Amino acid sequence: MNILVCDDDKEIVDAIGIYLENEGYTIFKAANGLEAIERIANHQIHLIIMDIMMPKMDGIRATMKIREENNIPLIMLSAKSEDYDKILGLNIGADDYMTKPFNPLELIARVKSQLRRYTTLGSLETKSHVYRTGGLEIDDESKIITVDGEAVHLTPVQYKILRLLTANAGRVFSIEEIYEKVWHEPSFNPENTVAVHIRKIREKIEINPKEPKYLKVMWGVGYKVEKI
Amino acid sequence: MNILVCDDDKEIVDAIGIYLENEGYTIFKAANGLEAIERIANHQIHLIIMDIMMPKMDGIRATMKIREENNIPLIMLSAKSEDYDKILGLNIGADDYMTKPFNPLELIARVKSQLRRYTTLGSLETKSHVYRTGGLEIDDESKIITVDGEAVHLTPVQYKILRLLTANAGRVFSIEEIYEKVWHEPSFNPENTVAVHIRKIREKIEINPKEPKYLKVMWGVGYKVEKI
DNA sequence: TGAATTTCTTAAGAATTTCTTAAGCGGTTA
DNA sequence: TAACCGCTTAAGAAATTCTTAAGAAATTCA
Repeated sequence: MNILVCDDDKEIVDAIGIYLENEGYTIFKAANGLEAIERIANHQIHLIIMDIMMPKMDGIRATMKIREENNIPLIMLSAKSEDYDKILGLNIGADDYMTKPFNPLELIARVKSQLRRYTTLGSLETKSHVYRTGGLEIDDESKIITVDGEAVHLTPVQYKILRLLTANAGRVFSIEEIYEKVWHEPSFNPENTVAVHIRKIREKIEINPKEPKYLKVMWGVGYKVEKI
Repeated sequence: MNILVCDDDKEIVDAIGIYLENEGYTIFKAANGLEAIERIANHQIHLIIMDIMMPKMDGIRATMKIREENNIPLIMLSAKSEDYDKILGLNIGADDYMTKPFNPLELIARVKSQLRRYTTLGSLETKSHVYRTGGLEIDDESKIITVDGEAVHLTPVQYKILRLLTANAGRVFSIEEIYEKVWHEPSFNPENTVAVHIRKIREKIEINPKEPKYLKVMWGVGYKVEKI
């Protein structure tokens, strides 16, 4: 089981890491939300323990990003007790919360409790990684996209954009929003980078790109994938 | 039948070894989880008796690694009674548990009971050691790889990479993920070690390495073996 | 120990993807 | 209808990622 520990305080990260390694988990580390998201992209992470107060990208924002992109790991947020109310009542999609400083035994108990959901005889419970709308289907495990059963090859950026829109089919995303969610840069560029990618995606998934069936524009608002 | 006994206490290992050798089993020994994983890689082990408390890599972590990599031996975990609750409740994929110190007769009885699965040939309990996709077949027991019935020789690293990808055919693994799963190092190297091995594997299993049928690249994402 | 094999590093260049630019088109509004 | 703004489209430059070969380093085997 792979656990990502994310905190800007390196000592805390190391300490938690040691406790959990002793329990047999493999530990990955990150110092802020951005790094966390990067780790998730390249590693199979089963659970994240993340502080809410961090530079660059805090744990709350990171959690929302991860959830919005429909990434699957379990997320446990941690906060100093005085910041605890920040996460209470705020439904951001975390699986558990705990206050710092925490008792190592409690931490381990909670981690195990969370991971128990996943484990069925040692193997990972197979969550579905498939998003579908109409004849468009995205398999997030094999990274294969099919339109009416026919496989279509998308580049990584194209894939991420279409995945975002399809996983949230029906919802409109502004160009800036798409940029942020895909590039993980809080900045937004005024160029038409996104538009070009949209074009390319349409070229590949639409029968007639001029009259898109799936990837629609909402004039002056953004793009969406039709919920069918 | 080959049994691996894994405990950091050499006396215990030797004692168990003698009991089991008297029963006609062949004994392999290891002092910690890392050594155990190494033995499994190089020998055909049918059953492992492993302590949970060990230096370097404990039995819980070792069990999870072994299971995560789809290795097949039966695993019996042992623990001092005061550590017993560590393994209870945690469903990590072991086949049996027992507390130390154990009664030799009970140990032997349990070992026989576990191994009975293996000996009843043809029964549904015989675990498959074969991964297949299209004409590519990996027999994990004999470590023989065949392409369209023709045997192919791979080096250990090449074998492990191809086995990982084939056992999870269809799933894409990033280069970092492959590195971690094969080298068992949470580190990640920026060199193209993995890429070179991929090349060599293709050279051996593909008819035309330039247009691989099995081992495909997913640009900017990683590699996978096609599920056929 | 020496030879053979395996693994890792390096680096050049091939292939692919991504971004920028710019021109054209369509919808919207005054 | 004209002018504007936002979307579409194409083409090429820039950046990134992968492939491949060759040799050094490490390991294994006889």
